[in-house]
Amino acid sequence: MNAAASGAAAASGLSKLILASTNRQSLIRSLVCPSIYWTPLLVDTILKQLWNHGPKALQFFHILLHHHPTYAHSVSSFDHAIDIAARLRNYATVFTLLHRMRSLRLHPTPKSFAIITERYVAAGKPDKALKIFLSMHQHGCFQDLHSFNTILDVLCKARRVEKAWNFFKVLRGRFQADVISYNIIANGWCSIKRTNKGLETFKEMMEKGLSPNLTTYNIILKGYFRAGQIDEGWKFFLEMKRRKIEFDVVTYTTVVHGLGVAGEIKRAQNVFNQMVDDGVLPSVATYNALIQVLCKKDSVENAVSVFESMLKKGYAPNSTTYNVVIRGLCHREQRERGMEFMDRMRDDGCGPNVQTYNIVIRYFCNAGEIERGLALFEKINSGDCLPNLDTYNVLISAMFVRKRSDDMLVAGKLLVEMVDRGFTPRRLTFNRVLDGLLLTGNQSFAKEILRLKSGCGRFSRRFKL
DNA sequence: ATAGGGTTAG
Repeated sequence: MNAAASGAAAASGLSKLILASTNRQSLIRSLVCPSIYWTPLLVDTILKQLWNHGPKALQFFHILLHHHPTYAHSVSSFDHAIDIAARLRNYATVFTLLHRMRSLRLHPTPKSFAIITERYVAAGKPDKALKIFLSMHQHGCFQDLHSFNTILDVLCKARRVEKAWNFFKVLRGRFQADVISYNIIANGWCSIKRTNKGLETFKEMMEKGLSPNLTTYNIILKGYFRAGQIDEGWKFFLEMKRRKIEFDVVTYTTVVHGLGVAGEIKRAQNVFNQMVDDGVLPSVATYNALIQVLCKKDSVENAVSVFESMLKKGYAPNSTTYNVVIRGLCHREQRERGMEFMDRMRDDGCGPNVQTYNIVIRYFCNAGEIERGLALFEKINSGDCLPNLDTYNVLISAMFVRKRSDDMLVAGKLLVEMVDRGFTPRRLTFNRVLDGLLLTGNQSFAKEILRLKSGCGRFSRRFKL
């Protein structure tokens, strides 16, 4: 075993220990044991593995922070902990950690602020994010064009493009906005299918004397395809060629995917073949795009044969490749064959990951094979991943297919477990489970769920540490 | 972790 693999194995063992512990004092004793050689890499790996169990991840971080006699956390571990606390909307802990960093003379980085602002935007508080950005310097971190671009991108990725655009207009002079700033805004408009606003941004950037680069063109190209403007996209692609703009693998992948999604499989395949002739090699992402569109608009058999041919050419599929194929198979009622690909994934050393499980669980449950879905759910923990919010939502919904009393109890148990792990179920989910339990005569469990629901309200602080 | 290309189903 190489160093990285043995490191990951050590991390998995420790993650399982942390997950299994029920007693804080004995966990402290285990973790400060002198035979464990703590390194920032080991801590970061464990924090990532515990990502979908936020409270446990933070408990682990705090134990090392407060109880280990010699080990000192790195900046990157602090960033992970801040990310997890912010995702739990435990902002008090976020600021405690920021202050702790400063008192340890570890300066919060622009990345720390990228994380915090991203979480605020995700929680529906974009103005709070902007305020934090504007006060970064008070936390010992300077604002520059870099961090300005980051906050613009955070807003755009969360579809708050209008807000990003307004903020941009006010401050673009002060930060001397560059091509990247304009690309971020143009991509933001395109991502919400407002291609015209993307084009306006593109023109405005040129009026300001900035030259578009290949990324700019790829953004506009993708914008056309994403908005279903296939003809315009194709024309733009030809116009790029006419102007002797050198395509890269992203350009071709965009067109293969765009044409394929529109059902133009033949043309997509032609572009795929053309790129090699043009001296641009497809990447794994290009293959993923082609395989996906073949699954959706052609036949899963053709998709599988492209998958096998990429292996023959020496490409190493990633978990996305496998997930695309597995989804395609499940979609055509070939779930068992999908499971075989899941085994291949395991042998290949790339997963299955939580997304893979979510795909197969969803398809088994939708086909009425609830027990199979539950069995797969139990298997997640045997690997290195933990169920995420989607997993719980899929499974809880599946419990309502048969309306059995036992299923309602399972739904309730899943709901309790997800809250325990730091996820916030939607109100609708709570109400469905409550109704289900009441209708099947599980009054006392329903009462428990009701208490849980009121504890998940907007102003409660469940994870105060 | 300053920008662009592959993963969902509704």
